[in-house]
Amino acid sequence: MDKDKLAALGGIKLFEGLPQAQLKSLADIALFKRCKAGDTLFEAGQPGTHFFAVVSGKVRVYRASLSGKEQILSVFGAGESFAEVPVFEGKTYPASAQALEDCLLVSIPRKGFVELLRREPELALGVMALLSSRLRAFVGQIAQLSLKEVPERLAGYLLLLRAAQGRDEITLDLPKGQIASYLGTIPETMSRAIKKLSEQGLIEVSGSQVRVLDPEGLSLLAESGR
Amino acid sequence: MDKDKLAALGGIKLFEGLPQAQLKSLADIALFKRCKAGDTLFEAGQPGTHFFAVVSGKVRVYRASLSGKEQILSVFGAGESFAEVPVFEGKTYPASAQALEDCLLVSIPRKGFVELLRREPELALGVMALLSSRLRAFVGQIAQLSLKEVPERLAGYLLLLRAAQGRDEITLDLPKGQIASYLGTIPETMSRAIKKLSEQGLIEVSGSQVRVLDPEGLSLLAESGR
DNA sequence: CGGCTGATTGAATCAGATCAACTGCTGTGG
DNA sequence: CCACAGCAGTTGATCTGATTCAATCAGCCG
Repeated sequence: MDKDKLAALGGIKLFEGLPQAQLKSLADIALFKRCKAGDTLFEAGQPGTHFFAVVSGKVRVYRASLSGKEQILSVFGAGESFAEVPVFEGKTYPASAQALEDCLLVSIPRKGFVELLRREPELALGVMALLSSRLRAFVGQIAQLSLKEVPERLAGYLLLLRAAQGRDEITLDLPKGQIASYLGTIPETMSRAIKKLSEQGLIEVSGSQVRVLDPEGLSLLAESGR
Repeated sequence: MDKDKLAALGGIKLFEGLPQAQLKSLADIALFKRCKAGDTLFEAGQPGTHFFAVVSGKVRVYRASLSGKEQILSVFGAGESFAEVPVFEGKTYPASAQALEDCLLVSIPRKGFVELLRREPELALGVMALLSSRLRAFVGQIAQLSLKEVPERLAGYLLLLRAAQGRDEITLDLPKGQIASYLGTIPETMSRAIKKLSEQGLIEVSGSQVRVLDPEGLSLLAESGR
């Protein structure tokens, strides 16, 4: 059982390069958490006592409005960790988290982790780098939301996927409705944006398969700040 | 001169509680930077070699679109530090920064600071807390932008100011046009939003003086997710 | 074969951006 | 001391991208 935890923790990017001894001490305080697609892990405003790492499956972090609209902040897959913020502030979760698929997670309590950080400056630097990259991502997301229209945001998203998957034949990593929520819009508008890009000959879509026909054009569109 | 730097660094929140010796070693590598209102400190995309702390004056951090619209991400005043992100990633500044008033800043080079962090776990924890609180703020900003309309965002902003200033008679900390840019809109729309809140009897505005007449109502509006 | 969920399409509506004009204030120069 | 340039802010008229509401369609699982 502890062997499993050790293996699971070793697969988390944040803990790469951590000496075996420290990994063990993490394994002592970490807990496995299994959940099914659709399960809510925590909600915005709840006191944040643990942070999480994804061993397998996919989790979305989002904020919801009273009227039901949701804005996805990020989606995390195997090897990634999330909900670090309350660890360092000892306050509430700033957003909600829900499993998109059946997941195996490890949860790590705030307190023990902070102690480990005190002893391991390299891990601390890793955490700072992680938080920084997340800040950078949010800056980009804020700029997209306020400076660009939906087709432009979609173009940017597709280019990101293309870069991640390394070819022009992309598989959408999320259902379209979820992508809409990530782009700050709704499925109907997203659908029309796809149509628009298709009509302009920039992409070709069939189901969750997208072929990028004109990367240049896409990126031109994505940059175009209104 | 080094006395000055020491005093300046001592006034930065992030460095509170840092032992005198470490503060000295910071002072050795820190540089004063003076700038006039309107000066650009750095632009999004430039390689980020230093981060900054505000001794006096005010700085805005923002992203601009090609067409000229700007989205303010944050405004920093005396005692606050900014542009930490590239320190831990060694990449570019994710946004631009410009002095809103005449400023005295200290700039601290990436390299020396990282070394100090290795030796000072408490400082490292302080940095992580700072980055976390900034993440929390961005999460809120993203949610506001995508989930709420302009009058609601304005209501939220005013409540924030009210809390910060501790009374119902608020002084706007920025020119209205800048507030518009922070709220992700333009001066015209901002002006109409003010009018709307006034007509609803929630606030009373004259110049940069705002009186909050109905905090309850304001907060009801601010929460209302569309 | 239903029945569900996700996706698409169409029509109507709306919030916010845009464009243009005007106000009022401040500071500068004749 | 007054005139006027210049900028921030306001107001009105119009336009447009996005949401809303409603209906339909496609795929998938029981």
